[in-house]
Amino acid sequence: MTDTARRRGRPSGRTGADLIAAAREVFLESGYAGTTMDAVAARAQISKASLYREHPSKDALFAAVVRSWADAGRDAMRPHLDRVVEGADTRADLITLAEIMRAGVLSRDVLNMRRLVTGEARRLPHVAASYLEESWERNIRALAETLRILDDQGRLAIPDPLTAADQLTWLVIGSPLNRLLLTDTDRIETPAAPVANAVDLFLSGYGPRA
Amino acid sequence: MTDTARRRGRPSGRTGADLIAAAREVFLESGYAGTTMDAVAARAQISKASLYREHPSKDALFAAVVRSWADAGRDAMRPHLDRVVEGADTRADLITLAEIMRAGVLSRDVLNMRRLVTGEARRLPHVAASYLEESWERNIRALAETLRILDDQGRLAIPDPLTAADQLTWLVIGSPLNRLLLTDTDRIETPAAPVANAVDLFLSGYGPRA
DNA sequence: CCTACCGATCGGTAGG
DNA sequence: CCTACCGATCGGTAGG
Repeated sequence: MTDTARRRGRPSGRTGADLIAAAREVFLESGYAGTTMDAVAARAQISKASLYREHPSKDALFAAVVRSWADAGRDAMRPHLDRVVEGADTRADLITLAEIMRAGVLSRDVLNMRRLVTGEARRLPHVAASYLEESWERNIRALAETLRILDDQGRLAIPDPLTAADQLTWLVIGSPLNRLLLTDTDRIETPAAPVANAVDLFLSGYGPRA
Repeated sequence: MTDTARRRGRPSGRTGADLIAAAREVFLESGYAGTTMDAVAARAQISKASLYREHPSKDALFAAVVRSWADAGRDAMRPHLDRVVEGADTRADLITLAEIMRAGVLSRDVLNMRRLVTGEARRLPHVAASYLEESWERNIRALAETLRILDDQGRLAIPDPLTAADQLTWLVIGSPLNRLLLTDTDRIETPAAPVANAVDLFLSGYGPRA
């Protein structure tokens, strides 16, 4: 309840970004079908009519939630990629980076958002497409650019950075992501899957020419 | 409309495995929420009452569909794995195997079934868990066993077959699977993603000690 | 801005 | 009488 909301006769409930955040909470907790517009309105402490005034349909509200989620996650890897470029021990740097990637992708909210978007991908292809681009391809390209720099530095030998970025990513997260997507993620702890094996296989193919 | 159905007062519509097949079609076409029990009954040419007599609820019907799907896909890779064991050119054999894996996992029905199961994983965790085990872990273990044999034959050097099987699998299918799950798969052709890069990275780590 | 309410549709079950 | 099946309709809830 912000001061601006109190100062005039403005809405006492949450609107704008706060409304999106409330809606995101409900979608992540209950899934798409399990989310009712009543529940979102209640969570945001506004009436359903006000909710529909900001977002003309449930699909539109969902699209706004996914859009804001993708915006927030944009360039999330940037500082960690920079640290690898500035690092000295390539293997150790890549393992640290891989652990951060793994922890991010396998977190509960990220898993549930993935389930949400993939589940509606056929009905809302443009929502899924923008999620893929903003939350995924963008980060892969950033990783590829980092690998290209490591190649320039002579720390790695990467003929095709984009392919290599895809390979490192899926070596690290493929198996645990698949397992967790097919598990009730709300009940379990994220297992700390080992990441060194993946990095070592990656380095066996892309390590500097000795 | 079989003869046995006509001979007596037996059901003229589809029951048993045929009913499951009809339900699978509808679920794959329309998704979970988009599937109505009326549509399933209509597809199977039986009444809803008859449908409910065989499957007490929509969730139970869905569970039966997933179970039969997993059963059908069990050991689907077996003949192709055997061919690798009997082959002569390890790299060529693995590329052929990888292409078959990719084509299988990225087919339209398999993708839609994955979306279906992951989408309901929180509501029906036991359904998702059995799908994971029967349709996935089982095939990974079979691949691991094949890699272990290749190690025995001296054609590969695999310290941990299960880890290596996971790595090969995700090198091959990770990126295109992710892309296709976030795409309206009904409208597009499956792109023939190159598989040789993945196999070569795998072999750079696990190739025979020269 | 909200309460009250609608037209439509769903999963599931009754009577015959 | 039974089994197998259907037309009709229920209670409850969704989006709007």
